[in-house]
Amino acid sequence: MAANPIEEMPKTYDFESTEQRLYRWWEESGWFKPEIAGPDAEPYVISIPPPNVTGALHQGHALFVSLEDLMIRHARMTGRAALWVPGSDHAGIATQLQVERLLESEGTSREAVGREEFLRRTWEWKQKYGSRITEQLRRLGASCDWDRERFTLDEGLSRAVREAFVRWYEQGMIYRGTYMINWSPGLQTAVSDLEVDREEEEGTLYYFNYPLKDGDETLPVATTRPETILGDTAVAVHPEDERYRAFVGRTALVPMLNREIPVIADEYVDREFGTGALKITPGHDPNDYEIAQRHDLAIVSILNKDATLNENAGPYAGLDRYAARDKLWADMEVAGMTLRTEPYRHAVPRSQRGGELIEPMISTQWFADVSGPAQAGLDAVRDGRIQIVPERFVKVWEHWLTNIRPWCISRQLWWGHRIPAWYCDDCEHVTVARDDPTECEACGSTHLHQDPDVLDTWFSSGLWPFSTLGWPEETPDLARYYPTTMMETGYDILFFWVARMVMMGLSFTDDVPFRIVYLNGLVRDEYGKKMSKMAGNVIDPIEVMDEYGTDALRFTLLTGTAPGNDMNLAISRIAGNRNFANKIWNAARFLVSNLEGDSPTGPPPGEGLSLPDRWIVSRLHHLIADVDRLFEGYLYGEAGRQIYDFLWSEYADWYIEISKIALYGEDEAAKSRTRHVLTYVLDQCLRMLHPFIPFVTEEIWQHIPHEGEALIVARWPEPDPSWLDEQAEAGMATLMELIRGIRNARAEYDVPPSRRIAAHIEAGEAFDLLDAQRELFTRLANVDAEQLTVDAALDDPPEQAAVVAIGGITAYLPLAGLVDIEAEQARLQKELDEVVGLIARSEALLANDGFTANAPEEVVSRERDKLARLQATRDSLQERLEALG
RNA sequence: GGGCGGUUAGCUCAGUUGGUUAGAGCGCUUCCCUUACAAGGAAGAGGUCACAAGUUCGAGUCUUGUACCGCCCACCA
Repeated sequence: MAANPIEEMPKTYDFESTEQRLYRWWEESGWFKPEIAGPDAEPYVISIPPPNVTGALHQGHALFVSLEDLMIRHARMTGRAALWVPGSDHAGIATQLQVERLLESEGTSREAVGREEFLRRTWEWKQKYGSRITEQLRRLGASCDWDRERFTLDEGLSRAVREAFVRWYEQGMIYRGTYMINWSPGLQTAVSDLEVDREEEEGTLYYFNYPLKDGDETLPVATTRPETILGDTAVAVHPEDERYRAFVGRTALVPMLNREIPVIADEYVDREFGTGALKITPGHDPNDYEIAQRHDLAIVSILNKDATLNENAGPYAGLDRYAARDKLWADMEVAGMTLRTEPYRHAVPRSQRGGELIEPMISTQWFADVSGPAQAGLDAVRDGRIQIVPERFVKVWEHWLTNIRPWCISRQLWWGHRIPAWYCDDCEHVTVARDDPTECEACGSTHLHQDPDVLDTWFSSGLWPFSTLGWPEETPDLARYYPTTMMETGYDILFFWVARMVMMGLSFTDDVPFRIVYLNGLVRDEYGKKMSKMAGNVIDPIEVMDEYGTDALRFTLLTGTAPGNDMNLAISRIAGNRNFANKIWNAARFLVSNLEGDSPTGPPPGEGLSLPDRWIVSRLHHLIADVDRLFEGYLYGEAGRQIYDFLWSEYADWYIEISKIALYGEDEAAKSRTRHVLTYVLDQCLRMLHPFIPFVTEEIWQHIPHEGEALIVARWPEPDPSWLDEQAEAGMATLMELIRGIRNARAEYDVPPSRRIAAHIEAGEAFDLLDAQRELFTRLANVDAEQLTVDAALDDPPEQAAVVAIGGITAYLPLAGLVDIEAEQARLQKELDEVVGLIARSEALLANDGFTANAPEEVVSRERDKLARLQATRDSLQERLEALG
C-alpha cells in the first residue's frame, strides 16, 4: 500500500478527527472478534468487570479499560484468539435509587406505583441510559466484541442465576434462616458484611447501675448505646471475677421496663474493660447474639425496619433510635440509675453506600454457606491454577477465604434477580425451582406466592465469566473460551467479586473461571486524595479525552504506576503524554516527507548498513526483548516507559538527526537504506505502542509504508538476537559522548548555535571510527566541515582552544577570541577533579579481591573498561593543563 | 489487635532477577522560532534513595528493627 502524502499530515496530530473514525473502522472490519485469528488459535479471554448501568465514566473505569484493552490488543497481535466480553451490571441498589429519585421528582414513589410498574419504569430507565457507560468505554478505545455484550439481568444470565441458586439449594448450601444480619434502615434492606465499613468515631461511653430484683444492690455496666438497654435479656460478668461472683444467678431488672433478666457468667466478658460487667442485647449486637446462643437467652428486638423503636420498647415505642437514647438516659438520670458518661472513640458500622448507621438485627434472610467453595478457592491459588498478580495479595486472599462466613444473599429490593422460591399458602412448603412452578411440590396446591426479595447483585456478578459465555447451556463459546485467561480488576473488589467468581466458578463449572488475576490500584488525585465531587478534585476522563486525546490519558494511566499500586493522576503528565503522541506524529511526518518512489518495509538488508543504522536496529532489538520480558511479568507500565524513552531519546533525538546526513546528501543508495531503517524502526515501535496508544499509532501506521491492512491486526515484533551489535552500540556511545562534550563546551563559551566552529580531533585508537563519521560532527555539533580534522595523533595542538576529552579522544576547539586561558584551566581542572574521584572509586573496587573473585566476569570487565576510559580522559586533561600552564 | 503498602530531585512518580556516575514528566536556569515537531531543540542546576543495624566483594533493591503516612481485615461493651 502506498504511503499517504505528507500533505495529509498536519503539523500537529489531530486526535479529534481521528479517534472516532478509526474506532468505527476497526469495529466494522470485525477486528474486535476472536474469530479473525482462525479456529486453531489459542484463546485469550477477558470478561470485562461490568460497570454499573447507572455509571458515568470515572478514572477507575478508564484505568481498567486501558489495561484490559492493552492486554487484549497485545494478545491479538501475537495471534491469539482475543476475546473481550463486554457488558454491564444491573447494580440493584444503585439503579433502584436512581429510579426512586426519578419517581420522587414526579411526586410519586416506588410504593405508590407498585412493584410491576416500578420494574417497568426501571427497564425503561435502563433502555434510555444504560448505553451511556458502554459508549464511554468505546471512547476509550475498548476493543470488545460488542456482539457478545451482556447484561446481568438479561434472559440468559437470569437463567444462569436460577440454575446456580437451585443447584446450591439442592446441595444444601443455600438456606433460609433467622440470624443476625446487617440492616440498612434507610435502604430498608439487609446488606452483607462486606458492604459495611467500620469507622472509628467519637462517641460516648455511658456508665449506669443495673438494678437487681432482690435487694438494693446494683451492678455497674457501661454501654455506648443506652437505647439498647430496652432490649437487654441478661447481664454478663466474667466467671472468675471476684467482684461480681455473688451476682451470678440472680435476677436483674431492665431499667424503666422492669423486665426480669438473669445475671450470667461468660468468659467473653473482659474484666478490664468498663466496669467489667456487660449488658447483653442479643437482638442488636452480634457478640451478644452469640452469647445468647450459648446461654439460651431470650432475644428481644426493639427496632422497627426504619430504626424507630417498636412495641417492645414500652413507653419509648415510636421514637427514633437517637431520640430514644436521649430520652431513656434522661429518664434514668431522674431515676438515679446513671453513674457518668465519658467521651469514647469506637468503631461504628456504616453503610458503604451513603454512610448511614447500620443496625445489627435479627431477620429472616437467605444465606449461602460457601465454606466448601472457599476451600476450593484457596486450593486453586495454592496449587497455581490461579495466579494472583501482584503476589502480595495472596496473603489477603488466604486470610479472607479462611475466615469466611455465611453470605447473606437476599435483599429487600425490587430491582434484581428475584429469589426463585415459592411459598405454599396451604402447607407452608417452600418450592425452589428453575422454572416458575404452578403448584406446590409437596401438597399440589396452586396457592403459591414467590419470595418478594431479590438476590445480592454480586450473586449474579459471581457467575459473570461463564454466564456471559452461555452457561448453563453448553454453548460453543463456553467450550472454546472458558476458562477465561485474565481477570483484571481493582484490588478493592477482591472479595466482593473475584472471590465470588472463583468460588462460584469452581462450584458450578468444575473449573477455575480464569487463570490470572491482575489487580490494579486506585486512581487518586495529584496529591493522593481520593477523587470526590465534594472535594472538587475529580478529573473527568471525558474532559481529559476532549482536551488531550484518549491516547494521552491511556498512556498516563498505563505508565503512571506499578501493578497493584495506587496512582496519583496529574494533569501535567497527561499533557506530557499528549506531547509524546505529537512527537511520534512528527517523527512520522519527517519520514513520510522524505520518502521517494521506493517504500521498503520489513527489516532492512543486513549488508551495507552504516554504523548508526546498525546501532539503532540493535537498540531496537534490545528494546523488543526487554518489552517482551516485561509483558511476561505483567510490568506493562515499565514496558511503555521504555518504548517512550527509546523513541524519543534515541530514535528521534539521535537517529533522525543523523539520518538527515544521508537524506539530504547525494548518495541514492544511502538515502534508500536510511529510509528503510527509519521506516522499519518506527514501524516496530508503533506495533509495540499500539496496545498503549491505539489511535495515534494506527493513524501514523496508515501514513507510513506498511504491509497489511491495519496496525490493530499487525504482528507483534519478535526479538532477533542477530541484530544485536555491541560494537555499533559502543561506537555510537563514544560518538554521542564526544558530541555532547562539544555541545557542552560550546554552551559554556556562549558560542551562538548558528556559528560553525573548527574542531581538531586527536582520535588515538578511535581514528577509524571518528574518521568515518565526520558528518556527525558537522551536523550534530555544528562543526565547519572545512575546519574539521581527524588524526590519530596531533603533533602541534592549538594553544587557543577549548578541549573535550573522552576516553582516549581529545577534541580541540579553537574558539577564536572566546577562550580565556585561565577560564579554560579552571574548566579543565574541574573536570579533572571529577574524573579523578571516579577513578579512585573504580580503582578501589578493582583492587578489592572480593569483587574480582565474586562478581560476574561481565561486570568486572565492564569496570576495567570504565577505568581505562577514565584514565585516558584524565591523561588528556592533565596533558592539556600542563600545555596551558 | 492482625496484615499489607508507601517514604527516591521543588512537585508527581518509575527503578523488573542486588552490579556503569540512581532515572522520567512537570517545574527551574541559559540559549535557540535550525527546512519532523516551540505540544519543539541544545546545554545545565537539583537527590547522604525516611532512619538505624545487618547480610554481601557490592544494597535504592535482600534481612531485622524504628519513625511517619496510607489502606485492608477484626466481635472489646
